[in-house]
Amino acid sequence: MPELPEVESARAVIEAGALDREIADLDDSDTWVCRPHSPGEIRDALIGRRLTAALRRGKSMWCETSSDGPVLGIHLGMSGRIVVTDGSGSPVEGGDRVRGTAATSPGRDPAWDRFTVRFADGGELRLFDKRRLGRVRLDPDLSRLGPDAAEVGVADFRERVGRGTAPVKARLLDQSVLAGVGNLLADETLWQASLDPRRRVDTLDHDTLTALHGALKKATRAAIRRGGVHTGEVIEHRSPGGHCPRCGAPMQRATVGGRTTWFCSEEQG
DNA sequence: AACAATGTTCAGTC
DNA sequence: GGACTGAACATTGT
Repeated sequence: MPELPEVESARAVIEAGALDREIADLDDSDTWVCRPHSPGEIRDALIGRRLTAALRRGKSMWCETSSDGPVLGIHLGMSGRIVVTDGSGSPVEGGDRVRGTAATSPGRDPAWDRFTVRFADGGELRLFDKRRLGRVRLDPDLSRLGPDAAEVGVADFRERVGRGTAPVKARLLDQSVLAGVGNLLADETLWQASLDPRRRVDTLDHDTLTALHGALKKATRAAIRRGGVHTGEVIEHRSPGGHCPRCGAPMQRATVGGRTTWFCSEEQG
């Protein structure tokens, strides 16, 4: 489920529960998730240190470590979640507003823990990820990320999103343009702005881009506040037979920017 | 069985 | 080189 709002919640969980605890052991044996590191490389670099800060930009997050240690980069991929437990094994719910995490439910399979940091007090920080597209690495390269979608200013937004000829949705999904917008947040934002996802950005005027910026900010903040992108107004109507919750017209499906896209056949035409 | 899935990356084509 | 598209990646769920 991770788009910017979910990653922000995960970051908050780490910040609330995983900082300043001595790292006693670490499981980095999943060579796919931890590529290009070899097994033990991350462990050797972090044992004895502490995480000192949890930061985020777009869907990427990272932790600074004590004693000038390396940065620990974590990306949740398509299905990753962060679980932090205290010394007694109880999950830390520092993320507050986020509800119902499959990662902490009784039925979770430990085989889906792809990366685990064990603290000296017995608690853990785990990356739980069924689909295994999440990623952990030391000193990640974040240089190609655009500004965070929740922070970008309107002038910067217009300049970046309005450049080029791609469909507007593809532009919103490009992490080097803006960092943090995923498939659902893009659909929600474009629906809120009543914009056709297929519309080329070079046909958008100044005011339309300004309005789109406002819709993105609003949709992103609402998703963080309400606990995830799936709480967007149009999201539950993204299915065959779905109707626009505003005007009742049928929702239409297309592929834009390589992703399944749903939009109102009337208002976003 | 076939296909889609909330993400990123890389090869290939203008 | 830049911009853009589509397939591949690993795995699960429908």
